[in-house]
Amino acid sequence: MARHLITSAIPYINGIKHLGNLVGSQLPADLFARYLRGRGHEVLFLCATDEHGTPAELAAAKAGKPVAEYCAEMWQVQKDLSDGFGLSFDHFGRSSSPQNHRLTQHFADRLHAAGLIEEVTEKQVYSNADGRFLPDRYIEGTCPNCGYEKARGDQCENCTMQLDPVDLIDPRSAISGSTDLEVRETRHLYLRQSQMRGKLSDWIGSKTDWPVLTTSIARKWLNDGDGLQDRGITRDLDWGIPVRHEDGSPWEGMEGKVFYVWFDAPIEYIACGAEWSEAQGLEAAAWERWWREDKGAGDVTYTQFMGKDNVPFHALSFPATLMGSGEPWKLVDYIKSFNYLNYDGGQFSTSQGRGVFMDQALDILPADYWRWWLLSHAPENSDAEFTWENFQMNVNKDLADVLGNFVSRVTKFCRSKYGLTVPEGGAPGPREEALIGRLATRIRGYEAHMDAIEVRKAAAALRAIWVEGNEYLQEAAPWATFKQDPETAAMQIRLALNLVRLYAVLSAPFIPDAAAAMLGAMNTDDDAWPDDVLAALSALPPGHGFEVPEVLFAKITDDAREDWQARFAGQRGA
RNA sequence: GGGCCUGUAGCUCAAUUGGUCAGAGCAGAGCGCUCAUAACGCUUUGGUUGGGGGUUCGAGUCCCUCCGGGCCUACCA
Repeated sequence: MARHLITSAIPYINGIKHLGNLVGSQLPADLFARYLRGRGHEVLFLCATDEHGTPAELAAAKAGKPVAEYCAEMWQVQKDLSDGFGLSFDHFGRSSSPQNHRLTQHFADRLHAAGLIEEVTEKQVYSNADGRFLPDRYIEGTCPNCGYEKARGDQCENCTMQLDPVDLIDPRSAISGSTDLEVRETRHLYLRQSQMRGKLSDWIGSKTDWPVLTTSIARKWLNDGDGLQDRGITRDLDWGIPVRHEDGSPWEGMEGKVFYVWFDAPIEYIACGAEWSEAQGLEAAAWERWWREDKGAGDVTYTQFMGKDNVPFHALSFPATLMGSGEPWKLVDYIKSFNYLNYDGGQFSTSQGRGVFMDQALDILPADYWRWWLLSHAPENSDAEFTWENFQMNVNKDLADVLGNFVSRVTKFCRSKYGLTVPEGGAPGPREEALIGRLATRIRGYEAHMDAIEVRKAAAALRAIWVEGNEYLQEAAPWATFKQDPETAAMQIRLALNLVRLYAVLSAPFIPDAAAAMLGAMNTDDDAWPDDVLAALSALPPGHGFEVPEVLFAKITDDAREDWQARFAGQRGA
């Protein structure tokens, strides 16, 4: 039994996430967590909402609510959707939690003491009408290069030229449209990441088993141009973690400022552990044994899941924070990063409301349908594509025909010939031995893919295990056997009923609700992992009662598919 | 502009890291079965591996080049 700490990239508080966000971090993280728990390991699986930053303030303003209230409401919305998708977080926290305030201020103090924080005076654009400093991309104007009128302050999306806000002709606030802008001086804290370049480079260099996507992005940041750059970790905003010392005393010159969201967001992974232990009524030692090498985390394996856009912060900035503190914090052991899922020929887009969002997905189909399709098409090696036709065909074939129908034919056949108990009699022969041998090989292969977090390969391996059941039934043909030799047919169907339980256990990480329904129908709570396949296939003894379950997976009809296709083609309704 | 990823059968993806006739699933075709959600099983048709050149006994895999797709490029998160 090993100990596994798992975190999923924390979703931004602003709005409901789409299926691309889901499959890029939370869903595969949940798959891994459920699998490891199923194998009997000790798992702490954490996620939270990322609540600070300019977009949260603007969204709250748009909703006409105080930002704290807005975030609290949106946290509940996201929590409910997480539950709806069966995401099995041990705790779903908030980056605005008191625990994160304390820890973020703690890390800033430690980094300061280590000489890794410096004060920098810089010039930023201030909007008098909006009453706030504007991040570069919240400033719009005419591109000096190509004349495009809606160029952003960081880059012109028409000619792709890198810009500085002061380059723009007729600059205006992207929030209010106001042209009453001025350049003001402001002081900020910078994390001297450049000082840690060698240490980070050695550390990344030691991670030879990480996905190319992860290490190549990290190396690029380490080595490009002048190398890793220092990074501002504070902002002039109202909503966030105040720049103060851990003991509450003011940080001279930083009054009224907050920490930058990308400084405090990863620290929430740790704070979320603290939230978890408090929620459980446990002492601090409970979370520290996951996060502190000197307090029991020495044997913890820590795996992070995220989309590729998050890699620099997890592979460099956060480790710089942890290492720079001089304290023995647990560093990530494996970063699993994902590419993007596209929607029907283009990108999912939160701002344009394009694609299927988590709430809509659950409105039209059970979570397991989405979980299965998304995981079996996870964008591991390159961007993947969602189309309704592909979704319909795959789900119908894999879930309804291969798995669902197997459960249905086995349970109904048994009910009609032997009644609703596992039949007795008969003895396994060479055919059953061969089946068990094949299953054992396939199950070990499935485990290998899951251990390596090869999500798509694991899904294919699982499906092949399901297919074995149908092949066996076809060959054994208990409906024919029954006429000459009802004892042997009883053995065959007893085996098949045990396969239903076995499939429930193996499939639970992918399709937890259906797995639970299968175990329920088999009238058992024995969900032990089949380390010994032979033994696992006699878990349900003769005489054990069972039920014929409701249809596990109703098929998606052409009409429904066409309806959804049309409904989600345009913009998301207000 | 720079960096990285990617292009394999109609579709979604493999290919033990340079080693037998490039493999699966779906879709298509044929046959079988009838327990089952018109489901299942078996057989089978599809590929000059984006184009061109090179290295090698041997290239989907390595190098060059051209074409296409995508991501990142540090003050969105």
